[in-house]
Amino acid sequence: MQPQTTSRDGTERTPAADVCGPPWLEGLNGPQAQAVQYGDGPLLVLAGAGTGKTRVLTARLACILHQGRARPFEILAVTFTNKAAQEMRERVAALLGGVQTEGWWLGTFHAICAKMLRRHADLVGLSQNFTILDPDDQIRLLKQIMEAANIDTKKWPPRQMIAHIDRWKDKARRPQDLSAADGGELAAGRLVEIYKTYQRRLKEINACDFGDLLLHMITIFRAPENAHILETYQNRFRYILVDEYQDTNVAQYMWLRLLAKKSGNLCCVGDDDQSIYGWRGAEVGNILRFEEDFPGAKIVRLEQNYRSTGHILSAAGAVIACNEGRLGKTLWSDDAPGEKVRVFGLWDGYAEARRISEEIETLRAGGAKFASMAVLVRAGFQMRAFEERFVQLGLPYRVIGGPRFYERAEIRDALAYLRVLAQPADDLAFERIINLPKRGIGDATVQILYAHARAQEISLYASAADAAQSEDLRPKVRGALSALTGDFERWRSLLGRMPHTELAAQILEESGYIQMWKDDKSPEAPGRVENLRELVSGGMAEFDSLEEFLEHVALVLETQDTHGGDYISIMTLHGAKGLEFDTVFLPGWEEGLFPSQRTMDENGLRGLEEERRLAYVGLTRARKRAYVSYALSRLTYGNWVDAIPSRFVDELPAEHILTEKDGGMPGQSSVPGRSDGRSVHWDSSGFRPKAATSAAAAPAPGYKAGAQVRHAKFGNGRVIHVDGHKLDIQFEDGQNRRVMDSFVSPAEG
DNA sequence: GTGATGGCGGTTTTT
DNA sequence: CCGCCATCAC
Repeated sequence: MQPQTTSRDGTERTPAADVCGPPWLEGLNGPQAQAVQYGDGPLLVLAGAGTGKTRVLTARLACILHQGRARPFEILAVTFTNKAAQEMRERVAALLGGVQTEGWWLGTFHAICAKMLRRHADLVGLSQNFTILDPDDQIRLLKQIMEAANIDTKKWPPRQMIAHIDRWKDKARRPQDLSAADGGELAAGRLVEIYKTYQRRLKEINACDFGDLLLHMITIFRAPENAHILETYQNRFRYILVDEYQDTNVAQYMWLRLLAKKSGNLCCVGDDDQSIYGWRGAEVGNILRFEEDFPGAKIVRLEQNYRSTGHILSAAGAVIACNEGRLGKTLWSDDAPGEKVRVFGLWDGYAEARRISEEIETLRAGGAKFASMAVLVRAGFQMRAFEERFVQLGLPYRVIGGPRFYERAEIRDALAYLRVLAQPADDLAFERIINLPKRGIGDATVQILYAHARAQEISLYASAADAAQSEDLRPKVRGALSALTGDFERWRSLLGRMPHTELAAQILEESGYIQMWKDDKSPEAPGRVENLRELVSGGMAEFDSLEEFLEHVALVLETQDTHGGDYISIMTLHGAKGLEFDTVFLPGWEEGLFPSQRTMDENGLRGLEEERRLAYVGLTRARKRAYVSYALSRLTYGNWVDAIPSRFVDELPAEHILTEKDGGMPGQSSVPGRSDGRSVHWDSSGFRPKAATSAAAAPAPGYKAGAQVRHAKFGNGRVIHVDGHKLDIQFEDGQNRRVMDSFVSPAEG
């Protein structure tokens, strides 16, 4: 690495301020510089929203390297998201003049544990090529186990049962660490037993789930006979840096503690006020207890906010101040007070979407970019109203965190083929594709194969290979199994002898899988074929081997590049953490929706406080403008439900907000009665007759399924379904969208 | 072994 | 109200 002596703008640095070298201290405030330069020993950086936390973390990493206190591979830097890891990589590389960061121990908890576990898999009964199961596989596996154990999966949904098991894993509790009573009534009082079987099955299929990545490493580190392994890592990692420490669960905490025990050089950055993943096992207690856990720990508070204007910051600060049990930070800013937070109540959810759309159009007319605006909702179902409205108005938007590429059925199917190829014991993958495309191997046959597999203690794949040789099955089925296993043997023999992308293409072709979609007449089929092509030519091509690719897919599900293009972002509050926008819209601040009733029911005050932190996260995403809104009536599961404004609205101090005057509510003083318990769906858009008429005035052209149409924004497409004036259209970009018929015109096919 | 209808449930989900 | 899965009829 090349120590730089001039900053990016070329100004010379004075040697006095130059303990680390200029680029790292450049522009840091006092506490930031203190955290960056702090020497050895435990360090907790309490970094409020927008106080430059990532900056400090990367600068500290660069500083340690530059001062020669550690070499790159002697530093462990952990994040929660791949995105954060990537960002850290890029920023450190930039600070150090473009060093290569490949091979550094910089990544997510899970990625780093996976890397470690591949080396020591045998110690927990796995082979080095183990599969990492995604949540969907987890549920399917658990369901199989529950069914085999005769537990009613209607009464005890596997999805919920796996959530309980995951929570145990988050706490580093293995089946042997639990007693039967710990499962309570769950799964007919047999959840611990089910958990035990689940873990056994995972080993049999040479797989682990996300929780296991950490749990297995803790198990390995803790076993006395592996002391030398733990020691190797303890010696190696002279410095440990952790991002978003408030989100660590118990298992992650233990893992860090084990690794940091020798050096004591653990630097954690986090914000207790932004802990919003408690429901997923995150323990705010970890950050609250840091000083006790690591005696002599230095605490640095970052309280100067560089993101939001004064009113926004004060409003957010007032809301979060309502929480108890905080470490306590008071954010301040040099910035101007700026605009007050705007608060408005609307008649219903549609009026809210209309109102926000208007505001967006106004801002846009004033020169603001769509990409500088975001709508942050509590729950996914709130998104639809905005999407519909944006489509009507032709406002470009992007839903962040929607169904992901690797979660699509066709991609998962294709991956299942590749998984069986790489790891024949992967029963889940093999079961997924054994009759895909249809080969006449139905459920009954699969059950027979499973029975044989259990009896012989072999994999489902091996069982199928056996059955192909035996006389037990009908010739037709036997032939199908023989062909399939034969194909796999042939493909496996090609593994490593040709580029993995070519082999994948060949498998999709020869298995008949891609043909299945080509023959499929459904409107989404062409898009699926396209996705499969994209998988092979785009996704896989970036990796050197099939194994590397599969590892990436398992650990890095994100695909959307959220950058580029001028789009309004629609996302959940959870998804917005770590992001910032000039303008943030926060709709749906109603009791029961936000704070969520269920959270409050299940977790009481603790739940409420987490919801409040979510409100804080939402507000602090805004640089210049924040809009909070609520509706008095909301269409929920098909009927209108009255709502009252969220208590969080009341917690916004009057001096920092501007309450809407015209309100968008007709007859502010006289709220129409609703004797039948249902509210009349008023068209409350009186303040904007343009919006109200644009859809209604257009004559209904009466499109039929199959019609070729043109949309001003999305281009040409084909109608796949008609529902009154609503059309489901598949556009040429492969996306399906629901639009109003008045927004398309006929096009020639 | 494969295609159609009903019932149920329906927050957030970094990996 | 919408989508998923489970069960039923071929």
